[in-house]
Amino acid sequence: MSEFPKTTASKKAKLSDVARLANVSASTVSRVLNQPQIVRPEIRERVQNAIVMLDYSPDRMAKALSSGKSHTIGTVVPTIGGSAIFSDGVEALQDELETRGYSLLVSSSQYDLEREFQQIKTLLDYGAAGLVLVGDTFSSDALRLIKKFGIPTVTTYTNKSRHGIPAIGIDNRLAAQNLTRLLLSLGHKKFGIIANIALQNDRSQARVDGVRDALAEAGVPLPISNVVEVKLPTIENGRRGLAGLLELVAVPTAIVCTTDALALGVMSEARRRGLHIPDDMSVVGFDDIDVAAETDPALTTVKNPAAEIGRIAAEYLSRAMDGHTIPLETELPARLSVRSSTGVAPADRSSAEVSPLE
Amino acid sequence: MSEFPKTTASKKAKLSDVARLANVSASTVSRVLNQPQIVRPEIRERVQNAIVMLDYSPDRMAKALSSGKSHTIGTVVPTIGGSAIFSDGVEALQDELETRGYSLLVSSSQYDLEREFQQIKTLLDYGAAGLVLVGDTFSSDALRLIKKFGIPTVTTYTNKSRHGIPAIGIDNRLAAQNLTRLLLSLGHKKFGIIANIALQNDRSQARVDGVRDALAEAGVPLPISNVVEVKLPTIENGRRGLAGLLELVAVPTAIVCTTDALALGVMSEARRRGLHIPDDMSVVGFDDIDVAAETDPALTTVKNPAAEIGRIAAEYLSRAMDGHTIPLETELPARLSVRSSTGVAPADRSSAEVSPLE
DNA sequence: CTGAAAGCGCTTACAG
DNA sequence: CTGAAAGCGCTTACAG
Repeated sequence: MSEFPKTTASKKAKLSDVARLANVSASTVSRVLNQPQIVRPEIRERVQNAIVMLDYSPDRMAKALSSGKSHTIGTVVPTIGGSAIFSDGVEALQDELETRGYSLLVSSSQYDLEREFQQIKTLLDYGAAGLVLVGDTFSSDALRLIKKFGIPTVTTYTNKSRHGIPAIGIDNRLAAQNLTRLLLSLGHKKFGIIANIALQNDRSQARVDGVRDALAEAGVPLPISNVVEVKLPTIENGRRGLAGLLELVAVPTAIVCTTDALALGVMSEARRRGLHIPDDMSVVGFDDIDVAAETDPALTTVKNPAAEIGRIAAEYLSRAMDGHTIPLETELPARLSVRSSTGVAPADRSSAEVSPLE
Repeated sequence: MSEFPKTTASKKAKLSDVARLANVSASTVSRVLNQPQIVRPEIRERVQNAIVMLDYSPDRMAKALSSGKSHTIGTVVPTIGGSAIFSDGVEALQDELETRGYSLLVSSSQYDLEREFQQIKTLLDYGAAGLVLVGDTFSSDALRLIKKFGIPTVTTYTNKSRHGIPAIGIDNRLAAQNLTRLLLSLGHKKFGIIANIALQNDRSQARVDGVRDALAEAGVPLPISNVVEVKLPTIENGRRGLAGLLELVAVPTAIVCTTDALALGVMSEARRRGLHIPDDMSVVGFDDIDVAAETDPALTTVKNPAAEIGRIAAEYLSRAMDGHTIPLETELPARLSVRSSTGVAPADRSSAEVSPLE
């Protein structure tokens, strides 16, 4: 055990110390700090020397309080850890914000809208000058709060703006459609879906809708029993999801997961059960996390450009805070990463070959 | 395009508004907020009603400035994204801090000590009341700053405290020793290491040292050419690392990676080259990220308990800020996760079987 | 138990 | 171009 070092924290120099040392008023020091051009060169230099002498660095809290500009941005993501892409987005967001002189307050809501609301509230109380959220669905309390504070806010991982909040992301529904069309083109007719849509997850919901669109378009039925809903998009839930789908009388030959982590679980569980992917069954994920390309077989998925989303979010916020205009909906391309977890549908037991007519 | 909603941000109620409505002084409102027991029940209730009426919520910045307590903690990690464990640590840290009433400012240094210093400086300027860092190596500027501000600071992912900064983590060196002993017990004699130690990464360095310890103990040589150093612990660098090791005249049969991401790259590249793991070559990683258990073969690695580290860091900081004492070195157990990427060393071409004498 | 006053460390009109 | 004064929204001794 050891008490925390109660070292002689030489008290921080403050603006008034600099003013005294440089023999100028506080106002002048403040000007040298914020608009140096305005002050006479010789005085400016005197102040700058004093700043160096005292190793002075302004208190951002005081500055924020008096100027009304906090230079801190807050973000609430569903989860920071695990095999999700949000951490990549947060990393890019922080990096870009840092470049622009902002700091980032981070919190994760665990996919819980009520918790998200509380966190937004906290961020706002802490004086966040801007907000980066995820998805297009928020609790009404959260929306009320955002409107009330009226600070620049953007939402991410969706291209749909609701409630006037600018959105940056891919078209989840369309991407899922394309992924499904790929599977259809490989002859698949029996689909299974594993989705984390329990807690009003609009991204996953859009993806499921996209799958349905494509299937409807092709006249392929999707029994309700073939859609497994899980709460969290974890590897473990992917395993469970597959276990559920394997109990169906007509086992799917194509499994669409709304997240890569779920797909990893599916592939892992399939292997354990002696099923071969893609010969026995094709699997697709969503997001294209970095390990998706390294599994065996490598996972077919859709690229969700988290880093770019984070970067753009920072850029937009910074622009909005400068009073500029930002796009309401920014749709990023969602490229398909077609790899080896998808293949031609296994021949149906009832018909030896897939008829070219179909 | 759309200008950012310049909605009629109904200006936030402030403490003085509450005071006026409740017909009391600001001091009283402040007391109701911070030590309700102190104020007479009827007045207290009047104030609380006013608070609800106005939907009042105190400005944390102002509160911080006047009280001298910011209730925000800052953390600097090497990286937030990718397949590293830090995001799991940050998630747990944030979660635990939230429970205790603190918010978290996050930044990532990209394994750059100079950048880490700048970020610490920024965090301090923003009034961070505590700091969570990574590793036991810091720039002297950073150390000076930490001492100067004298705020509670802990460091993570290492069990070694240097400079008096409490440390929470596993014994990286010992863990690497154990991992190596496992490999030795399987008959391996030719080792290769892929390490990200370029930028003064003390964790990786300790791991490499641990490997050397175990090898020295067993009298197994480790030619300098068998240690490949990479800058960042990415999957891609794992691939490159293996490529380098395969060019050696005596190709290693056991490859130790200082990080799971590197090991994933090695396994992926090995597969691409038709090498079979673990028959042709054993591979071990470090950290036990969630996908490590799902690869084929599943990766043998060491569990780095990121979530627990994050949680403890929050707990310690909170204790330290309450003036309590915290342990200087907290060593967490590093369990070996022995899976299928490790196996008996392939028979040497020069001797049909491993002699029992060896 | 409550209120008036000063202060936290800055910025910002307002004069000069 | 520079300074004195007021103010940002709270808290905290100090009186009463």
